Amino acid sequence: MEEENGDQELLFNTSADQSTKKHERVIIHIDIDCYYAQVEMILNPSLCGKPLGIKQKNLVVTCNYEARALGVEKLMTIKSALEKCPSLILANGEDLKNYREMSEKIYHVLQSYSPFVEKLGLDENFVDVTHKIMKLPEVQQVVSGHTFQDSDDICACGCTERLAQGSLIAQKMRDHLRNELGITSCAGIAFNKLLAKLVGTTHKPNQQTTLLSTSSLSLITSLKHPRNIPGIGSAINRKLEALGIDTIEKLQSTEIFKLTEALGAKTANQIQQLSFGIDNSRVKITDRPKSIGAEDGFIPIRSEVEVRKKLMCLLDRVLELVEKDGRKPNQLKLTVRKLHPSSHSVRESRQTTIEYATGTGSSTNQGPGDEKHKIKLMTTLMNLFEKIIGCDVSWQVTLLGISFSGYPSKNSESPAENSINKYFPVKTSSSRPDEPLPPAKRGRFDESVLQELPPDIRQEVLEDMQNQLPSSDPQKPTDSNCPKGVDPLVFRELPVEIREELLAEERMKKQSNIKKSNNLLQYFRKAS
DNA sequence: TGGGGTCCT
DNA sequence: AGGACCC
Repeated sequence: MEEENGDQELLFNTSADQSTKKHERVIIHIDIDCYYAQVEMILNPSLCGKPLGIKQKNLVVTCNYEARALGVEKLMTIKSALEKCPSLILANGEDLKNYREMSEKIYHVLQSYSPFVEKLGLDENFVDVTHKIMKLPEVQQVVSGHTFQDSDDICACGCTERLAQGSLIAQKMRDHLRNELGITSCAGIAFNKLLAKLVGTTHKPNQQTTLLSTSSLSLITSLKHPRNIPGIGSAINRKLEALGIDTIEKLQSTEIFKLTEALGAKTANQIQQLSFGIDNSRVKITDRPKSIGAEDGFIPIRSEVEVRKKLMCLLDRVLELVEKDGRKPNQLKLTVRKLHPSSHSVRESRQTTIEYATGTGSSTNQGPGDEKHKIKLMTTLMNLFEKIIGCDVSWQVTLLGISFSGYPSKNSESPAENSINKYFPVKTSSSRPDEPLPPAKRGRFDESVLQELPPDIRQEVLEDMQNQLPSSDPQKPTDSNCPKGVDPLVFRELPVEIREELLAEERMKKQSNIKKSNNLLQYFRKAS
């Protein structure tokens, strides 16, 4: 083995590496296989082995692998799915209740491995397990499951062994989900969220794949089209195509000012980083939802009587969810999709403040059955509806949605004295001094303390812990070297080459007081 | 072309 | 309030 050498590190510090140096984090992305279909098959095992599609209105939103083998695809219309596969069995998936319930069970299983779990939809989770990684003796680590494009080069930062350990944790998580819940899943293991998610899809049902850091550029360019990068949606894609950017490589090499013109500095910079496989975003602990809603689409309706009926039905559904949540929202939003004369639809929404009465000690009644409360909310909703429809006499509505938000932010209560630190004994020695205390080197506190905390305080603590975890938040404000007038947050995210170019420009400007209007810096200056 | 969500502008 | 993104 050769000696470590700072110059060498510089040479090999490509753009795909994290600018904060090395690949410090270990992120696991867990993706449940054909989620709705699996839940339906667990609820009704007689469906197993047969082609099954989950329908919502006119669409097959997902289907099991038997159906995929027969040509059914996600988001296919019912009609074409049945043409492809006449034997397709359809289950209605418009009510998400069962899917929500299983999703919570999955979340709790994952939480038993790390407090840093972020939900994405009902069937995906990111887990940051960096703090679970141990320094091992000279044991050769083996990756569990697949390795993406296995190669011989080893990153000097030591991430290979940590990712291998991550793959073992991922394997345990998936075994756990399978044994306890009967759920099969895929996992991707990598040093950031983007790459973990992407690599997990390379071996598809019921498997897992680890990305070693030396292959990150190879993985991202294998996507071929920028639209395949999570974070680049249809709107951004349209603008990229207008610039003639239709490959990952073109996105990588397009001058940042060109992207900035089309997308703004923040988005431009972000997606160019994504195109190199760079993603410094942290795993954000999923706390209680910020909004709880329900919506329903239907064939056009034209009378307030019909609207009222639909809204009452929706209100019953959403109130059940709000009651179960337990908090009292203070905002109510109505969403309406109008059929526009010119054939295409438009969504509009109106929001208002409410006093939410049910839930806690309402003496007259409680729960979703409080008729007076419901009537008041219905009145509010119809008022919002009127605001949207206005003086339009020939309206047609094809969707109604209700959403409650404005939940108390748990941040408000009891300041100074009862700092969250009071929950942590200043212990200098662990209760069991010298044990292999399973994973990791946490000097901070014993995780069992967390179990005793009130839920809201516990959440606060975990968030705080996450913010302090160096590996989980590389985005510390470091204004050092940032050129004048440039948002340090933006500057910090720029690829190394660009940052250096900006700094070079600044030096130039300082030396010669000549003002050029056509330089890079102007694109990063804050508007003023 | 669904029924949810989040964050940013 | 709307628009972008995610599933």
